[in-house]
Amino acid sequence: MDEHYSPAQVEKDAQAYWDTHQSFKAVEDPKREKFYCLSMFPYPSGKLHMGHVRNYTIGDVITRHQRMHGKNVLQPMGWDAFGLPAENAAMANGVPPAKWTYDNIAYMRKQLKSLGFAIDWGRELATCKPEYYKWNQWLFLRMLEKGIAYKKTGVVNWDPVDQTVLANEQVIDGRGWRTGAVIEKREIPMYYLAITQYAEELLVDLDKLPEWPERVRAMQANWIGKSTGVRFAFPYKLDDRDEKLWVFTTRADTIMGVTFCAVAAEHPLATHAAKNSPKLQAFIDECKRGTVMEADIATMEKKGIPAGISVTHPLTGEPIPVWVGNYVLMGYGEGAVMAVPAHDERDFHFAKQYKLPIKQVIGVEGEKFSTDTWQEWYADKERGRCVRSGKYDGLGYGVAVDAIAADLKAKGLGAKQVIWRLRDWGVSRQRYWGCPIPIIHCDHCGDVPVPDKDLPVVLPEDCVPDGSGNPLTKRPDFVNCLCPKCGKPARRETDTMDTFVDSSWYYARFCSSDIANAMVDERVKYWMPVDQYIGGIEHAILHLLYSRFWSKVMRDMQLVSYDEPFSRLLTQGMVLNEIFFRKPPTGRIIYFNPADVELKLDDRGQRIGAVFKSDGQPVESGGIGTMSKSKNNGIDPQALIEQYGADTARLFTMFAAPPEMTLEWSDEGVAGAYRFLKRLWKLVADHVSKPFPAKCDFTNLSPALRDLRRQVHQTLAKVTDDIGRRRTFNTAIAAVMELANALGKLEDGSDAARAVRHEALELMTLILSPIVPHITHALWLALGHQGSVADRRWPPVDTTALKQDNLEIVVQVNGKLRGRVSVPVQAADDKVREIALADEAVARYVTGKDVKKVIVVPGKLVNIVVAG
RNA sequence: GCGAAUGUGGCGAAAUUGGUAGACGCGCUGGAUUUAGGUUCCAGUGGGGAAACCCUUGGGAGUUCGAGUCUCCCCAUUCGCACCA
Repeated sequence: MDEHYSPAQVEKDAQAYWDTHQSFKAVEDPKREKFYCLSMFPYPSGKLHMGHVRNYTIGDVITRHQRMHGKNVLQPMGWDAFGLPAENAAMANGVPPAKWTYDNIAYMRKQLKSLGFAIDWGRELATCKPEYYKWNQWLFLRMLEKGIAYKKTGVVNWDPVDQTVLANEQVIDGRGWRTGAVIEKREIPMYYLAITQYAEELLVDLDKLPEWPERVRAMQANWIGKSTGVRFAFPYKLDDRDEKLWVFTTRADTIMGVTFCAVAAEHPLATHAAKNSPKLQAFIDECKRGTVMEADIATMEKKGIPAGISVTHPLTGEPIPVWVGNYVLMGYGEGAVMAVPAHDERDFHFAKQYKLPIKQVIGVEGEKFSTDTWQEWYADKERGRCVRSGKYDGLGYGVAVDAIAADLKAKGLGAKQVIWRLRDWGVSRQRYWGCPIPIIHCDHCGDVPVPDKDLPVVLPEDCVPDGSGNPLTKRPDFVNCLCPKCGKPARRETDTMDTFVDSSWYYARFCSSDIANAMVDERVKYWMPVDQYIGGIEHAILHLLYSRFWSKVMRDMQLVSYDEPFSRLLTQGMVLNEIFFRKPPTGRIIYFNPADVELKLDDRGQRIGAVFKSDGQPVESGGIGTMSKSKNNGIDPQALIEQYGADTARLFTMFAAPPEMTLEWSDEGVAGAYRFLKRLWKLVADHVSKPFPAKCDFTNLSPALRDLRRQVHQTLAKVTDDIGRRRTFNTAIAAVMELANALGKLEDGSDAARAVRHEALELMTLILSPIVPHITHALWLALGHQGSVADRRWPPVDTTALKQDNLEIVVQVNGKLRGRVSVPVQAADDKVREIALADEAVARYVTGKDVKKVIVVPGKLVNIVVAG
């Protein structure tokens, strides 16, 4: 065995072995228990980033660990290959998105292979291939037939200069990212998927996912947002016709406190009122130009203007003025709200700003209402009781809502209703690099679905977007077609599907990615659902919710039989790195890559400054942030693999933080991981440089060797639990490092010691193999074995090795640590108490004092409570 | 703004069920060996104190024999908010 660890050679050898033996090819076998381990597939953006390395290493550790437990494991890989960045690259470089995407896939596939992941590459797929997206189109048509897919207008960002629709991401401070033109909102026809039809099931079935992180389930539940309230109307007259202004509220108990109503700029009432008011029209136009993003709406200044119209309060009959407000959205609820300034914080501030009346109708015992400042209790549902509300006085929230809803119902002006925060999923994108929506527009027949036999509608791969609209519209060979119904010339739909469609069912396709005549086949029954899904926390809501929805639609079409696609979910944290910059007096901030920055430390290791290596001049620190191009703080995994090898990259990312937490990059930490692998290599090399020890009777070891052997099996037990149950890879690695330190200190050269060391090294090699598969592949061979460590079974704990005669017990006096005593394992509590009280160090704190109580925690500690 | 999370030495972190705070790693200090240097090995390393001992888990209160862990209030940071993926 070579004395020096050479990762490049070691990794090449291990990968060659796995390749020639097809070690990770997954074959359905009903006799074996399956385990489907899936990491979220990457967008082929160019090269791997650290987030990918982290994601796929976590998946690979779980995959290899499950394999060693005898499971039939499937770990596939594919490409989420449609999307906006390919079009941006096309604009920048003049390369068609297809070529850019395929080149990136080729490069990134090579990178993934160099990291040694136990992937079944035979099932690889890319969502931009017609054989994949054909089934997006096919299922979309089935949804259309069932009324799950439908057409209505939706609002988009319109760049008036480029004459194109922009993604939210391409709108910066209300302006187009390329043109700088002020963005307008524009309403266009779009296709929607009725995810709200599944809202109840998507909410209730969260209970079927106990192995999902609590926080993700909470976020999904909030997103779906079930609320029960009252939908009711304010009647009014319009040109002598009787009309109704409908609103929805969860606080019907405050209805007697309504002092005005507010409607969205797009509301018909606003449109009507603006006919005679240029000022109102101007305000409406301003609102219509504004943002469509919820976060902006929530934080922007609330503005309003009176519509000059009044409606009638449905219970009191009083006239209620109507305002047009920029914070009311047409897309939510009814596009109109009742305003109760006394009991809604937003209404309160709006009323103060525009000097509108504030009328208290809820009171809390002992609290005094004042219109000067908002107080939390004004909106308190639990403690509040109706006041100044006539017949409702004294009623609490639930009772009041029921009584008021009943009265509104009697007048035919409203009823209780459940509403959802969840909105239907708009899937139309006015973009080229996506899956074409299979619809043909005919002047005679309207919107005609493409017949199944004509699927897929193939996207031409040679377009080069230039930023002005969708290039598909300029492709007569794509657009011009014949109507499938009447045969007359017609136009093909040029919108493509949201890329979330592609990622909503790829996990099912991996089970049978080779078939051409169906979306999925019977193999999904064997592999699905995914046993372990791993991906970024940033996908906690949208991707996971859409995938759950899509699964339920496929189930209702009898394509699959599972209710939920992902049994267990691990959401990995982001990879962060420090941000360095200089801010010139004029011009833009310049960011420096941390690899090019040198830190200045004082002699205690405390940071005193940082300089750019090339010029030695200081740079400022902008704190820690997610690795991103814009902040130039990314680390290229490729450079890391070339310098230290894949195992070091894998070891560091698993060791630096638990998987669900953010991970801060550290070059020194990487070097530390490499050091450990070198030490491990040397431990084995030194050991195998002498003849292997003969079989040894472990029941008759010296106390020191017994202790060491106990530590070996304690470590095995801990690592088994940390990887298999807790998924805390960092503590598993720390435990093995501790063991390696103990082993390094063992200088005993006896036969027994060499036998203990041999067992320890074998076990360490086995249990580290999921994390660092290449080096352990080589060490396993060096330790005298054949074949691959990856194919070995996980070792069992020798429980006899764990036995000990005495335990160390901590002794506290009044909760403070005062001593340690050794007690026999089987000692009763009384005996432990006696030994503790007799201890010299403890006696100093107890003698002459009144012992009030002694608490004995078996196997752990004794706490002596004394007076004074 | 709403929703979700996080906060522990100089740094990344550990403490799994309310029971020894700081495992493991990095950095730093001193020493040894080797080298042109990176390397490797040994010892030390939360703060204060001569010591006994005291203090210490973002801040403040509380429950408990005992709180990093539970409860309440406050502060800071990060993620998501529907056309980035």
